[in-house]
Amino acid sequence: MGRGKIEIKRIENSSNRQVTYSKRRNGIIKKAKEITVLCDAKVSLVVFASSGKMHEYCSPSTKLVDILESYHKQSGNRLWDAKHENLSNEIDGIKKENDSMQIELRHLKGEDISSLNHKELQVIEDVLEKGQANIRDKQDEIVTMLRKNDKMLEEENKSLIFNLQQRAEMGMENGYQQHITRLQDYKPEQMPFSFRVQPIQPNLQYRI
Amino acid sequence: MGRGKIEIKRIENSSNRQVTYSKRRNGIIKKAKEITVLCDAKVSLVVFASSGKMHEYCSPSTKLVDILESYHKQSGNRLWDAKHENLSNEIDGIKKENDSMQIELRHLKGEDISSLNHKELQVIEDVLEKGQANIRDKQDEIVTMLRKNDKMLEEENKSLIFNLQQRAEMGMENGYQQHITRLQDYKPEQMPFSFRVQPIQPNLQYRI
DNA sequence: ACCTATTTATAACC
DNA sequence: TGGTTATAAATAGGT
Repeated sequence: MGRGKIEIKRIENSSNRQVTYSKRRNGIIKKAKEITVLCDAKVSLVVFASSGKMHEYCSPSTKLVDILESYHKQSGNRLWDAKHENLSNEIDGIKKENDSMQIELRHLKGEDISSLNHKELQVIEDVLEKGQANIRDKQDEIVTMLRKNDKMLEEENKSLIFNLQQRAEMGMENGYQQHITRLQDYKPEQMPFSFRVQPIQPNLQYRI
Repeated sequence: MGRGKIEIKRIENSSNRQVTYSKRRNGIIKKAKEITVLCDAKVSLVVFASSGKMHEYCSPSTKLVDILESYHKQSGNRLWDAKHENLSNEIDGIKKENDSMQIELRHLKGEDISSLNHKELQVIEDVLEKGQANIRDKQDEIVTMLRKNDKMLEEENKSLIFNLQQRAEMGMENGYQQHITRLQDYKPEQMPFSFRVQPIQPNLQYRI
């Protein structure tokens, strides 16, 4: 019904599809309302666009739950039980997974191993060995990083001190009064502002 | 739409109402099918006549339960009773537990550790160390047990041999023909039945 | 159930 | 989205 007849098959043009969807959706909802009033029927209508957006109509003075409840009673399909069963199964599955992980964890921690035989113990030992190796590597990496940072900071320090010494000497030459002989003795907060130097950002991507 | 226009209000004539109901119900279901195909939407439609009779339509390859599930998610309405909510909560809880165990397992195996700091790594290392110690103890225990069993078996062997030698000698004294000089040379299956001795049961509670 | 005059829904266009 | 219009589709009332 419209300017032209259309085949009932998926509308390929996405924007046309969207337009048709919203018009027809309104149409269906209108019809649902009408049948409710004309024939005092109860209607529950839930529509999802392909986008996932949802619209619903439910006959007035009725709750969807009630309609579904009636549906449940009449259809003989045990909606709720089925759903219930699904959830129970899911729980069982996860619990199983959980248990096996728990056992594995215990074994790795050396607990509950009295029933294991030599071969099984060997497997666990290998895993532990490998884990330990990995951890050690990571630790080494961190230490290396720390040493590197340390070195950089030290060198930066040296250059800062040198820089400050020079400024101090220049200050003296220009007749500034000299209150402190060795600039190294300042704590950073006490350092006169004009002497502060923006430090090089050390590589601190690793949290220590 | 028809020979005459009608007001949208309850049709008082009961048989008219019944006729209109069934015509319009079909109409709506047809429209539901069409929108499903044209716009690939998902539709769930449940209609009850005032008589209580029910009809439904649900888009193909979709189960009403799934639609209701989505409805539940989007509407926030509490379609599901307390039981389901409990189950859902339980699932969430177990899943959480699951995830944390999975993480711990990975860490123990030295996986996904790049974001860990020194202290965290240290903790893992300690756990691995302890696990390894436990496993080693167990292995030692097994070896000790094996040695013990070994010893017992050896001694049992000796006593069996001694026993057999004596019997053999007694046999010869009693005029038996002597076919085999050294009884040790028999394999157990070949051993003449009268010479077999029930062995002492060694302590074999440990599977090897 | 079927028929058909009429109303309604809506496809194509802005 | 929202409005218009020519046309397809739905259906009221009759059989």
